[in-house]
Amino acid sequence: MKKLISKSVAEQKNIPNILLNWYKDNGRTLPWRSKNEADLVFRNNYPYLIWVSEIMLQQTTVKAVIPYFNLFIDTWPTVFDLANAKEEDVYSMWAGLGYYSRARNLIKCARIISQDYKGHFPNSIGELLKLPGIGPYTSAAIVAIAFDKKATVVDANVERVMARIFSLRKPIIEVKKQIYSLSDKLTPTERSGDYAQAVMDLGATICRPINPLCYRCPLNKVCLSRIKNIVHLVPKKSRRKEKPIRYGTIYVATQGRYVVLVRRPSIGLLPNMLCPPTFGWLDDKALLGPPFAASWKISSNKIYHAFTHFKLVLSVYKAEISKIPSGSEAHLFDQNLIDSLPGLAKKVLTSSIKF
DNA sequence: TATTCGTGGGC
DNA sequence: TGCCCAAGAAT
Repeated sequence: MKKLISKSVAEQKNIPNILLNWYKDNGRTLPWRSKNEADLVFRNNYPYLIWVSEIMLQQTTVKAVIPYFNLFIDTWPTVFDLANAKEEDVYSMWAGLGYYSRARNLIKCARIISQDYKGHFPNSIGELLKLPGIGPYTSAAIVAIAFDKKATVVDANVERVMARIFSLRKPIIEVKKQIYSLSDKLTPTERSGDYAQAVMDLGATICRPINPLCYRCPLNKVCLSRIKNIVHLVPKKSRRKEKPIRYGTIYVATQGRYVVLVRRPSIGLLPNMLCPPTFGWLDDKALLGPPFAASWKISSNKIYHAFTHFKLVLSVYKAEISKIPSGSEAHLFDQNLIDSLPGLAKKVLTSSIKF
């Protein structure tokens, strides 16, 4: 077995080239990759496009991101446009993508870049890490992809691919440093951005978490997990904690085609997002019951919603009101509004309001 | 270091 | 159907 590993280690030098060649023919066509080197205006704006795409892609699937990215860039083509955007418009645009603090940090960061950096993103990891919403992965991705400088980009795809190539049979959490080191050694000095995207594309399309397509993998002669036939065991999955169930109440007040919504606090769950008033499932201690007096009637249908770390069961109270209470905002309930709501609010309203 | 942050697709 | 997972960061 030692001989087998040694042979593969010797061949590792070819891994970057194998991946770059594979990427040339098999990389995905994505909106933020339609790079036109000859277009100076585009190239100047390229870090902005990469930054927006990378923030959107955090913990989110490429398929979900694409329509958001296209609409976002159409609306705010440069970092200056975003810096001058109305915050509520950005939150509406982000609705449905999840992890809404990303939208808040995106605005913050755009304003810093616009004002302190004259619209130019820094090209070093150290400077990028100072910016809100940009951490170890995203800083490296921007340096490598947007500026074509050497940076070691490690995301969940890279971790899985490395763990499999080198047959690391422990939970990822226990081998993170080792994976970073291996990945750093494999990352080429030239084209490290293409290399990073090659690994991520491989992870997303071939070296998938479940049912990997090893027979199509360009590394299947080198991959130690494949050679040992233990790909399905790598990386080792750690047991997930059971999700607790939380119970709460949500209040849907309508006046004709209008519905009462509140904008949630800027910290906590669904920050800055529009939602019907809720009670009892978070730190909504300011609201100890119905948001205002009305002839509330409980709905026979409960709303079930699974967040990342808990399950939510909501009782829905409905009321038709004759006058919008002071301090409340009424919104025309149309498709435009539905599109600007987080998934939970969308689920509650579309199931409880029928026209 | 461990938790808190969404959502939709796929099996 | 319920559970797993996705180009992680902030606290």
